[in-house]
Amino acid sequence: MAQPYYITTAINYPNGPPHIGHAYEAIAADVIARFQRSRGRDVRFQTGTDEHGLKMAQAARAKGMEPQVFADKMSSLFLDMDKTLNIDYDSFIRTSDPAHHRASQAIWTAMAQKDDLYLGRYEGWYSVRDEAYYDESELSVGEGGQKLSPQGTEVEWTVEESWFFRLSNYGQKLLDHYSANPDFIRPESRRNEVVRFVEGGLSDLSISRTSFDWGVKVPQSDGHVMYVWLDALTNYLTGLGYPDDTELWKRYWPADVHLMGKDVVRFHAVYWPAFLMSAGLELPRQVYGHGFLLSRGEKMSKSVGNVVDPMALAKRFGVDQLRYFLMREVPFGQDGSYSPEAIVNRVNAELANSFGNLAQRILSMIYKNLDGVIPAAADAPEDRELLKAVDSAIEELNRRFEDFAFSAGLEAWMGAVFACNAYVDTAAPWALRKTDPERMAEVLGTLVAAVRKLAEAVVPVIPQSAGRLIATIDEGLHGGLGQPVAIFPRLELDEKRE
RNA sequence: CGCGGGGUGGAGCAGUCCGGUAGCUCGUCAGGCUCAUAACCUGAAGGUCGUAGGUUCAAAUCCUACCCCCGCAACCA
Repeated sequence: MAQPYYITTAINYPNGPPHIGHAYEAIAADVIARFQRSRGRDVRFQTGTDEHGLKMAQAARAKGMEPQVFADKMSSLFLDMDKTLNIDYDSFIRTSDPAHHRASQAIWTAMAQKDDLYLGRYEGWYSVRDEAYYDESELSVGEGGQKLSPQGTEVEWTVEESWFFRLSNYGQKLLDHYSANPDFIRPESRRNEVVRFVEGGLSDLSISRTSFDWGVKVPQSDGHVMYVWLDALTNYLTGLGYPDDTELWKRYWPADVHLMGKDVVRFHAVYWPAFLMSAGLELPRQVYGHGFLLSRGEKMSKSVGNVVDPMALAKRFGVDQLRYFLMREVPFGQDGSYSPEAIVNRVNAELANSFGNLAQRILSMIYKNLDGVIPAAADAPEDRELLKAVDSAIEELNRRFEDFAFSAGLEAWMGAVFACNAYVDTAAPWALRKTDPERMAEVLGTLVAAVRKLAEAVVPVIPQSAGRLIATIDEGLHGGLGQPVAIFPRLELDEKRE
């Protein structure tokens, strides 16, 4: 039986519609999932929405909606995004689902039985209007000398009853785990940050709230709902049937990798493993914090007005084009920059001009000169050399993808595409057509074989386009190649829009 | 001395761990080809590798100091 592989995205907080960062993570996870499936792994891929917490309650109230109604509506936007972007997940979790409440209460109970929870007091600057606590550093001073929240509402020092988790007991255990498992946190830069943070000492974590009720009820503690992160992280278990000892659970836990933005690495690399240790559960094998996508080098924010709607991008440039751009342009793990120009340049240069055009020029010649019958690959030294170059580029791509180095993998893949185009020019099949038609057929056969390998290798990134190309070639192998259609039309940049 | 990351031809990056003629993609210029999506191929120009010192026969790569940029700094998804 195939080796299991469980990958998750962070679940998305839907207090607003999906932005490009959500799309980026979903696509990366989907590429990994598809890649691992193609390598023969038995993959389970989970994503979802994190629907509790104060901000959701506030956002719902601002719209005059019940939290659950608002959550239903917002969650559906993420489902739509996944559908549009061709995200082939196995499980979509919603934390407002009763099964998830049950799982969260189960892990809570397990932690409580370990004597890691205690009732204490949480205090801080609280705004009644905002129903939120603020850090001292966020406050400003009003005209009358009173302290004000970032929203300009009055805050007062407030003490609230809260459950705490004995995170302070887990510092050394976490550090031991990090050093015994060097790949637990990746990339390296994130790992360093987390290790320093934990070395600096951990204080106990407040894990319940009484100031609002939109969340998972704390077992046997009226008025308390769980801190949203405890509930949110538990989704990784819920999707496998926890706390029941299901087949899914036995097969897929612990997760192979939790994928997330670098901003929430701490929750996944510190709190989550501590919760799991406390509950007596196995830890995930890896947490991976990817970088942020910047809009022309600037952080995206609603106030700057440069938030990008991924659906609009997909519609404008194409789903596979967007997927390819995101995986190719930015080294995974680092921050990267997005702009319409960058997408157009990258897609035109690599998908349209280099790869798409390569397929097009070859298939056209076969259609026109060989009655649409694709010949077999040839075995002359230069043919063997080309196919060898293609094979080794694909091996490189596979190696890199195992390591989430998508950009480097695709770069190697492009190298093979260049080699194919150079081979076309050197072999000059259009000249052979007159002098040596047999050799022309051989050359084209070799090239089609090369292109098919290249297409198969990028299926995880551009599933629709590569799949269509493979289907076309396979038709041709059975003698039915029709007039070929360009697989990646050149994109135009609409000057007026930029 | 809070922590982490980064400063390499016009742009974006690799190379830095294990010192030895500075590499890739895009862009620019010139030539070639005409099968193909004005696409493809070949070649060229362009960098005192943030600054200043030091070690060394030799430093982008090691050491020291400094400057600049970005992120984080705990209960905020």
